[in-house]
Parts: sequence; structure tokens; C-alpha cells
Amino acid sequence: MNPSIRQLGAFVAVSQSCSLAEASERIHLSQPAISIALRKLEESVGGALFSRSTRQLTLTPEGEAFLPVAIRLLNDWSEAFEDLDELFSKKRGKVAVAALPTLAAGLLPGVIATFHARHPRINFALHDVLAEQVSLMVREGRADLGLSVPPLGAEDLAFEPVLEDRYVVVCPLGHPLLERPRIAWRQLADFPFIGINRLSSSRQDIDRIMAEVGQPLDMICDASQIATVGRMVAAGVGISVLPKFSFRQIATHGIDHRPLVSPNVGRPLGIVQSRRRALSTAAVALREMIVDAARETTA
Amino acid sequence: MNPSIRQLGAFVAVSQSCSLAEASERIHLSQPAISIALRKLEESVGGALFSRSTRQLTLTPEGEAFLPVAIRLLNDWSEAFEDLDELFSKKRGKVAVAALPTLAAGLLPGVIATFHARHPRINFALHDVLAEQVSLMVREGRADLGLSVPPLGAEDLAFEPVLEDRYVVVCPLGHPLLERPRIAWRQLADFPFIGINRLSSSRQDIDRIMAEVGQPLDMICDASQIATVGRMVAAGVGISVLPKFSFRQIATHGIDHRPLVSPNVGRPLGIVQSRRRALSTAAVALREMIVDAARETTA
DNA sequence: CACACTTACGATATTCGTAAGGATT
DNA sequence: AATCCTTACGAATATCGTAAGTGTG
Repeated sequence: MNPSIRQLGAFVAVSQSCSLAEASERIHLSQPAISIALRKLEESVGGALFSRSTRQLTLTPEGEAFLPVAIRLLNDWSEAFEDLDELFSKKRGKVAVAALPTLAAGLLPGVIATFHARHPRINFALHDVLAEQVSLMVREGRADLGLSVPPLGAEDLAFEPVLEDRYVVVCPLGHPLLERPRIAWRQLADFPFIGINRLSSSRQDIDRIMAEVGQPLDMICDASQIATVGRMVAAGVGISVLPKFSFRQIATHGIDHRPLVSPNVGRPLGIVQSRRRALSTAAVALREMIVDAARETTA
Repeated sequence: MNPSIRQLGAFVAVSQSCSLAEASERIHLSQPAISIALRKLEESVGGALFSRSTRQLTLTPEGEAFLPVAIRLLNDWSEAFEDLDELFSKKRGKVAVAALPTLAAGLLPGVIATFHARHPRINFALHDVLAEQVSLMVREGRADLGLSVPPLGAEDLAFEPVLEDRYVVVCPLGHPLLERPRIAWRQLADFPFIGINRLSSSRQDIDRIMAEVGQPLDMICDASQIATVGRMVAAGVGISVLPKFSFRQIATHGIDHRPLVSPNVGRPLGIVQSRRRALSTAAVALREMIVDAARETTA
């Protein structure tokens, strides 16, 4: 026969007053219930915890030795479950997101603010990395969620699109391309071009599309930071192509943009998560907020 | 609804293989029982510990965070009860005895040897102190048992006589008193006398009896150690009176003894224990062994 | 007699195992 | 088809509360 939590609780309650009557009030249980719980516990452990004299209870030496242990056991028990409750009720915990720099700077700041306001004690980690790193971090569990383009060749990752970005050409004010409402990709080849990091997903898209239209870019240089690209364009060094969301972040005096067409290619952005691992409740909550924020952005 | 030990056990068992079937064999429980235990546990904590996909179970992040806690909880639990079992089964523990020097040196060595042989991991503490100290130590709980004369004016102490000692006169060989088989107390006054510690219960008995018979002793000196008394008697300094048990300890060449009569007073020796405190199982076992040893000594 | 613990007993809740169901490999 | 998890159901066990019993102050 095995002891139970309740029996242990009864033991501790009784120990504190050495009285069933008093313990019975404290833990809201009938006197007989406690009496029997104690007896069962004593049977389980094979010895008396209390010495009884019809009218009075006293701890035996064994009971006295066991009491602090029992108290610790009960405290550990409830503490463990309170911690778990906090985890589930999103009062505490941590969530890590890996996002493309575009999204990390564009969509997420607002989401993070709301999330933190709603769940102040959730530790939030944001990694702004390139698409390949997003996949890696999600796959390895270093991130609960990824915000990126659809991951390639990864069956263990699930992708749900939530946003459709578009590429725009970015030019200095007064540039001839700005005279038209829409620009075709092939027209880009006629101007000096400022590229972005070769490893970025945008850059890979751009290179692929230019290869499709059969026009090589007049590449002046690459910049890693999008803000740098913006300033170089503003300075008249050349033109560039950015996802529209990225452009918003660097929108400043001296530059403007136009949508690119033919091919009229979008850039699906969405949530990457592992098929192997389940999301924490905190991550689920965050995920919903991201989807909502994306819907608002689109609308 | 509260979680139970069993549910926690099921959770840990399943975690280790992420399979109900395997866990079911390991803990000898039917698959449905485990399935339901898990479900109940998850209801209790208000969230999923495993993510299920009809055929496979995976720990959720919360489950993963909780697993080590759950393992620790279970280990602490069983360890605590194993410790308690050891206490009850006398495999481990401690017992302290306060005994008069006479008994500490006379009756107890044999008892302690047997006790230690039978319960090797019980820590045994023996305090050889005077009667007053015996009462004090038992009353204060510093000793589980006392071996002494009946304690005076102490309702919170219980005394059970187990031995009846007798006083004997101790003389050097060739002493005139040794010519008779029995000596009357009043005859002691005729010879130089070596007393024992004034605080000892024997001495107090002796003084009381001599006062009753109306004969003052010709007191040469006091000695605290019984062995010293023996050597002084052997050296012909004087005679003395000791409990018979004490005499046995110092029996040596050059001295002998005779029983004292009129008054034919015995010296009840027995076990002192607290009425307030219960005995530990180890103490109960020791007590029985003492009673047995005393019975053998008497027989 | 009042109080405090124990025992008795019927009701409720939990937990188990067997059997049947559904989904995946 | 085989395997694995889940649901359904009846039985055994545990636990509870009310009520009656017992011994002490």
C-alpha cells in the first residue's frame, strides 16, 4: 500500500497542532477522514507517527524526524505545480523567435510590445537572422517560431504564409524610373545597381528573377544593412530592389519606390515551426498575435 | 482536481520512452490506465504535457520543462519513505541511554554488544551519569531511556523496576567482618569507612540508612570512582559499602564482600522513560533487550 | 457531561483492467 | 494486417461525511 499526497497533508496538518479537531478545521476535512488518513499512512510506512492516548496525540520520535521531510515534500510538490501552472497560464516562461531582419524590424516590434504588455513575465528572445538561419534555429529548437520565407527542402518544418510581400525598385528622387507607376524587372538592367547581402533570401530571389528575364544587373556593390542601401540610393550611387516592407523601414527623404512587375512575383512570408516539437502555450499565443498583426497589415 | 503520485509516475514513465506501450510494460499497468492518468494530469495542470499524433507522443516544451522536476519530486518522495522505513525497521537511527555508572559498566556492555550486532546501523549513545542527571536527560529528551533508581518527584517520568540490587560491605581480606555470612548496617560504624561520591544515589541511600539505625559512619574520605574505593579497601584504609553490581566490577585480589541486613534494604534499579514522549522503535527494541538481560542476570 | 479520537457505514470518486474503436505504418 | 493510442464500461479500491462508540477530564 502506498502513501498519498493527501495522507501526507493530513499528517503535516495534524502535526502542527497535535489535534485532529484543529487540523480538521484548518484543512476542511472531517475528523474521521483525517483519523483514517493518518492510520493508513502509518500502515504504509510500517510504524506509528503519532503516539495516541484516546484524548491526545504526540509525535513519536520517528514522526518528529519525518515531519520536516514531509513539509519539504509538500512544499516542493505544490511549488512544482504552481510553476507549471505559471508556464501554462503564460504568466512566466520564455519564447524565442527567429525572424528575417525585414520582419524582425517591420512586423515584430508591434507584436512584441503587445505581447509583453499582455504577458509581462514571459522572457522574449528575438533573433534577426537570414532565412537559412531561421530554418536552422527552428529545427534545432533554439527558436520556437520562425518568421521567414518558405524553408526549402525541410519536411520537418511547417510553413504557414501570413503575408505576401512585394518587391519594389528604390530610386533617388527625380530618377527616370519614377515616372511610371510600375516597373518591369528587365528595365533594372539599365541602371547602376546596389545589391544586398548575397546570402539574404531577397537577394537570391532577385538574382533568380533577373536570370529568368535574361538581363544581368549592373551591380555596383553589396550592402549588408538595408539602411545603408537606402542611403546609397539617396546619394545617387544607384538604384536597388527591396521587399516593400523593408523599404518602409528606411523610407526617408530623397528616395522613392515603384512596384515591380513582369514577372509579377510576390514574396510569401510566414511562420515556420517544427513538425517534431509542439509549441509552448506562450508560443501559441505569440503565433496568434503574429497572424493577427499580419492580417491587419494586409488589410 | 489534484494531481497524484501515480499520475506523476505515469508521466515520467511515458517520458522516458515517449510510448504508452513501452511505459505500460515498465510500470506494469495497462495502456489505457496510463493514457487516462496522463490525461487527468494534464487536466490538473491545465495544459498539454505531450503533443499527440494518434500514433506518437512528444513532450511539449512545458512537458520538457516539467520532466526533470517530476523526476526529482518522485525521487525525493521515495527516498523520504525509504528513510522512514529504515527508521522503523531499525536499520538506521539513533538511540541514547542515560544510565548510572554501575549499570552502564555492569549491565549495559553486554546489551549494547547484542544490540549493535543485531542493528549495526543504529547509532548508540551511552551517557553514564548520576541518578539526577539520568532523570534530567530523559525528561529533556536527551536520552530515550534511563537506567537508574526510581526518580523522585517526577510525574512526567515512568519507572519500571527490572533489577533489585543489594548493598554489600566491602572489606580487605582477613577483616573481622568477613567472618560472618551477613553483616548488620549498625556494625559498620565500628570501622574506618571509605565513602563514595556524595551526589550518587548509593551514597544517599547509605547515609539515610545509617541515620535510621542511629550510627554515624567513621568516614575517612570520599572517592568518586568505584575502582578507587576498591583499591583503598584493598590497601587496608578502611571498609566501604557498594551495590553488589558495582562490587562485581571491581572484584580483585585483596577484597571480599558480605551482604548487609537489618534493615534488609534492596536497591530497585529499572528503566526510566518519559510519559510525554513515545519511544522510537529502536528504543523499544533496546528496552526489551535490557529487560531480558536483567531477567537473565537475576536468574 | 463535554470533549476528542475511533469505528461503522453508506455514498461518491478514483483507478484499474478488459474490450472495442480509430488511425497510421 | 499490425501496431499504437483512445474511448467505453464494469469492478475494485480509496476517500469522504454523517452517525454512533469509547475513553478521559
